[in-house]
Amino acid sequence: MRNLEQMPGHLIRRLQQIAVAVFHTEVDAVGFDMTPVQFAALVRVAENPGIDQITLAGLIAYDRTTIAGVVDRLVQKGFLSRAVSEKDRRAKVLHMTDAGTDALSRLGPAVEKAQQVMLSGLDRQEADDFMRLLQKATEAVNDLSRAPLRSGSKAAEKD
Amino acid sequence: MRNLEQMPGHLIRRLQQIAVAVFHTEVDAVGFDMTPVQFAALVRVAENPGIDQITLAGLIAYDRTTIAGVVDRLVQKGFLSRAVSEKDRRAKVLHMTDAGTDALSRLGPAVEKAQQVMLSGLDRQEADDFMRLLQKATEAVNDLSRAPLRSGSKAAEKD
DNA sequence: TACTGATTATCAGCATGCTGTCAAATATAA
DNA sequence: TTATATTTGACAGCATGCTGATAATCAGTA
Repeated sequence: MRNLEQMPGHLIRRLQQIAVAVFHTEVDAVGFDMTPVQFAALVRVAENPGIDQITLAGLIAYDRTTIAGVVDRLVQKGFLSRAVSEKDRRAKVLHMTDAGTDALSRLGPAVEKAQQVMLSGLDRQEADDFMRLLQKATEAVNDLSRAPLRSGSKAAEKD
Repeated sequence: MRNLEQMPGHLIRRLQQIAVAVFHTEVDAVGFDMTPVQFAALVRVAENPGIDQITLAGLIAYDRTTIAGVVDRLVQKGFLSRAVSEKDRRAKVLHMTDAGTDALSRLGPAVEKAQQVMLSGLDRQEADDFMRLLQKATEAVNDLSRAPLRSGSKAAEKD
C-alpha cells in the first residue's frame, strides 16, 4: 500500500484541520468567536432571508441533524432569529438580526485573509489550478455524502 | 466577498466530509467498522512497533488529547495492545495484535478503492496535479495547526 | 538531595458531523 | 374523508478535534 502521506483522504483531512485553525486565528484577531460552519450558515441566511433549516443545510452541504445546533448557537449569540413559519408550522424560518449583519461585514476581511493564508504555499497559478481541481473533484462526488449540496432547488421565501 | 462555493476552506471541508463517507462505504463493504483516523493510527503503529501515544499523534498530525480515545477504541476492538513503558512509566507503548495485523491487510484494498472514488471526478493527469498541489499547500502551513506533523523525529523503539 | 521545569497521559467541556429514531405537521392518494 | 407517505425538526448516541487544566513521572540543576 502507498504511504499514508500520499493518500488523498489523509492529506485532505490534514489541510482541513489546518484550515479550521487558520480561520480561528484570523477571526479571533478581529474579536469574534465563530466557527467556519457558523460563518457559512450566517452567509447563507443573509443571502436567503426567511430560509428554513433543511434548505439551509442543503445550501451548505450540512447534515440536517447538525444544522440545529449550529443555528442554536447563532441565535444565542444574537446573530440570527428563529421563528415558526406561518406557512408550514413544522418549519422554523431564519432571519438575520442587526448584530448578525454587522458581524458579517466585520468578519468578511478576516475570512478572506484566512483563505489566503491556507493557500500561502502556492503561487497564484498553482492556487488557481488547485481551486479548479478542488471544485471539480468535489462536485463529482457530491452525491456520495449524506449531506450533499442542494443549491438550485427551493431557496428561501418560506416566511 | 467572493461566493462561499469558491472559498478554499469551504470546499476543503466539503471534500473532507465526502471523503469520510466514501471511506466508510468501502470499509463497511469488507465487513469492518473503522474510521479513517483509526486506520491511520493502525498503519503507523504497524510501521513503528512500541511507539508511544504522543509520538504517534505527531506522525499523523493528531491532537494529543484526541489520540487517547482513538487508541482506546482500537484496543477495545482487539487491534492494538497498550502497556506502560518500562523505560518511562509516564508513557504507554503500543503494539499490533494478530487481529490488528490481519485487519490491516484486509483493509488495504478497500482503503485504496476509497482513495480512487474520492478523486473519480479527475482524470489521471488532473489527479496527479491535485495531489502535488495538495501536498505542497499542506506542508507549507503544517505549523499553523495545534497538531502539526512531526515525521522525522523520535519514532518508536520506546519499549 | 531537593527543587524546577518539561513531558506523557488523562479529564472536563465545547463544537462539528454522522447514524438512527421519533413526533408533529403536511401533502398525497384511496 | 380517511389512510398513507413525506417532510421538518428534535433527540440519543458515537467519533473526531479543539482548549484548558491536572496528575504523575522524568530530567536537569542548585
